[in-house]
Amino acid sequence: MKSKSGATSKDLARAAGVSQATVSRVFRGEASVNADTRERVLEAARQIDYRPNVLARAMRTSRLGVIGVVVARLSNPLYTEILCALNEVLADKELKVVLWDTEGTGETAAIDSISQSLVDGVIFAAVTRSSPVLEEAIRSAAPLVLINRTIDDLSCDQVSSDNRAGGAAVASYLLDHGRRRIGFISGSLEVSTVRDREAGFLEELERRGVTLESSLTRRVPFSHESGRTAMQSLLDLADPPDAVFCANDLLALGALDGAFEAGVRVPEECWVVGFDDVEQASWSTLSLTTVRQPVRKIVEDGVALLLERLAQPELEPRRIVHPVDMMIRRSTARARKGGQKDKAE
Amino acid sequence: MKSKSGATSKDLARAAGVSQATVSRVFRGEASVNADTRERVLEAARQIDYRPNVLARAMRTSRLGVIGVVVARLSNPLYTEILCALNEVLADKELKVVLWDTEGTGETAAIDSISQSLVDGVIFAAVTRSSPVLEEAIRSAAPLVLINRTIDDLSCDQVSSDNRAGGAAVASYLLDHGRRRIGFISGSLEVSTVRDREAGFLEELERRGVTLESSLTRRVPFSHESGRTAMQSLLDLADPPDAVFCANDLLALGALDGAFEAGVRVPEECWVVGFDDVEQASWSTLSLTTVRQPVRKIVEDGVALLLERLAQPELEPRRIVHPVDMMIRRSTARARKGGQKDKAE
DNA sequence: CAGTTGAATGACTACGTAGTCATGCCGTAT
DNA sequence: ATACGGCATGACTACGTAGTCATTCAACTG
Repeated sequence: MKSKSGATSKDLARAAGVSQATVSRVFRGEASVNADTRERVLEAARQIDYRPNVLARAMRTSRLGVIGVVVARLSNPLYTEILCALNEVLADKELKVVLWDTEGTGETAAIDSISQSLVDGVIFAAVTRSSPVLEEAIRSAAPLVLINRTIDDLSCDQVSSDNRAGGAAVASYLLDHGRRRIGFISGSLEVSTVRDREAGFLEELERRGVTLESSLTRRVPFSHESGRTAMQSLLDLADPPDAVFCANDLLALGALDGAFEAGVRVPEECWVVGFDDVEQASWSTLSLTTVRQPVRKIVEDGVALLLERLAQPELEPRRIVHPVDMMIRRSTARARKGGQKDKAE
Repeated sequence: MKSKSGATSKDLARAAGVSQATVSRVFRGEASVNADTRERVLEAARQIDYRPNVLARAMRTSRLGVIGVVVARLSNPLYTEILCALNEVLADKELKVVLWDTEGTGETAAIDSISQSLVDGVIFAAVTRSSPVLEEAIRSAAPLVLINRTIDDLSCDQVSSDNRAGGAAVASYLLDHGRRRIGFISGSLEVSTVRDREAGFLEELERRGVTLESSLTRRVPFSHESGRTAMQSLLDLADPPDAVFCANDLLALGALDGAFEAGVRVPEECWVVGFDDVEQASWSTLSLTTVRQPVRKIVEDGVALLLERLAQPELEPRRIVHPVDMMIRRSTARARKGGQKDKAE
């Protein structure tokens, strides 16, 4: 039994006493094949262990059963969670995942694969308007879906959560609890989630007559380290903030470190709020108040949209926005002892 | 300029005034092409924007420029870091990465892709001897490399770190610092890293005349949650341990949570040690003493071995073992205030 | 009963490349 | 001058499938 050999559709045709064309029809699931014939072919296929050659098929159809996924930096746990969910959802559909990290040199690889139609479609989990990968995807007319981040004036399927509402909810929450000197650690305005969260946050502050002092604002790269140093620079001020909102959890967790190292107690001396609700935020040693995104749903919708578009490329582009939830945890609670349960607002 | 069209090697042959065979030679980098001719072909290729069709090439050569990567569960940050490094290293080599998570239904997808030779080679970052994916990889004679975990009686390239020495170092460190009631939170013995770390740890304890009490041992799945509950069950004992060694950082970070929720202070009342040195371990709010693996080097070696094997399939299987380093942090240090720097042993 | 329709199937070709074999040419040794 | 060897190149075919077109045959219509 030489398993390496790999029977071809011709072999199977001979074995089943039909033509190669009929074999092809059976394995494409084409309707116009007699039920008896179909069964005979499938039985013979089992006998000789035939399986269609994916590469040959791909050459004819330009479909390889592979989905490209573009993430920004896996160092952000949010992308790990997205990737995890994506893997689960796509595995059910017989789709493989190739991964690109726009952080490293992944840009080139991604562009390559797209223009070579090595992927049937692309899911962008982290892309900015200026991204060359995106341009290539559009140029080559590959079916694409944006999840997490969005681009307003781009006509394609997009799934995100309501970042603006989330930002507003944080502002509202902080003000409701008497916080007045509010700091803000944010990221690049190239990133749509940053823009939206910031917009919602600022609007709500303004609506309530509070202005964000520019001396209490930091704009830094997305990393634990930059959250840490930004927090320290805020706490070094003569009149430091009594609460800091960070544009995502990675920054916020860094901010917790920054506060800890500066000897400033959270939440007693300063509150910290993040955004995303990555797994670490719920660890009781960290216990970060944050805004939860329904990652799993976003991913499921994204995949669903992509599959629909693969089947019907002419569909109108759709947008889905998911509501968010604030998760109140110890980083903003009144001082208490020991562990405590999460409390959803 | 219809970018979708995609010029073929025939088109290019016509444009450059050579045969299709010569075009093929040029793009395969074959030596026996006149320098002038080569330049003429390349110039023409630039003109008409020709790029070899990867799928057609793959059908002929069964090489798609894709490497499969098998991880266990991305929820363990170690795998995120491995993946990250892998991405960087492979991107330089013009290789794409397809990702399988043996956690979900990824098993099937992986087996499929390997037997269809959709991947040129496979890197297993997390595999147990009984894994069906591994069997398929062996059956189909795909070039494969094991990193992180190893399998003794499997004849293939393997790269790991010296888990046994790491385990021994932890035992030695704990005993040197007067710890006597030592707890142990470990994982499945199916996993080679667990076996090795455990063996080194136990050997060293035994050598120093200390035995590990079975009542202080827990064997649980790899997750933050199970580390947390295992720790709590240890601390609930009438005579709880004064130090706990966890088989990896994910468990150890969970253990920190468990101690925190139980109101037990680390390190004052109980020390905690992990293994892997994932990024979170170095966060000053967590500051976990652990054993550092040289992830980047392991990945680089793994890729190098795989590439060599792709070029020369008949090579003798090689094994590389990297030394490890203990990172002493706050989870085992004498009580001090505020943040502190890492101190490598 | 002749004519028509439609389902089921087979023969054949295209897809774009890699690689084999054959050929031509030039320089060198005899 | 003839023969030989090696390099550079072209013609041609195989890879395994999808899909087009033609054909067969049975059922059905008027």
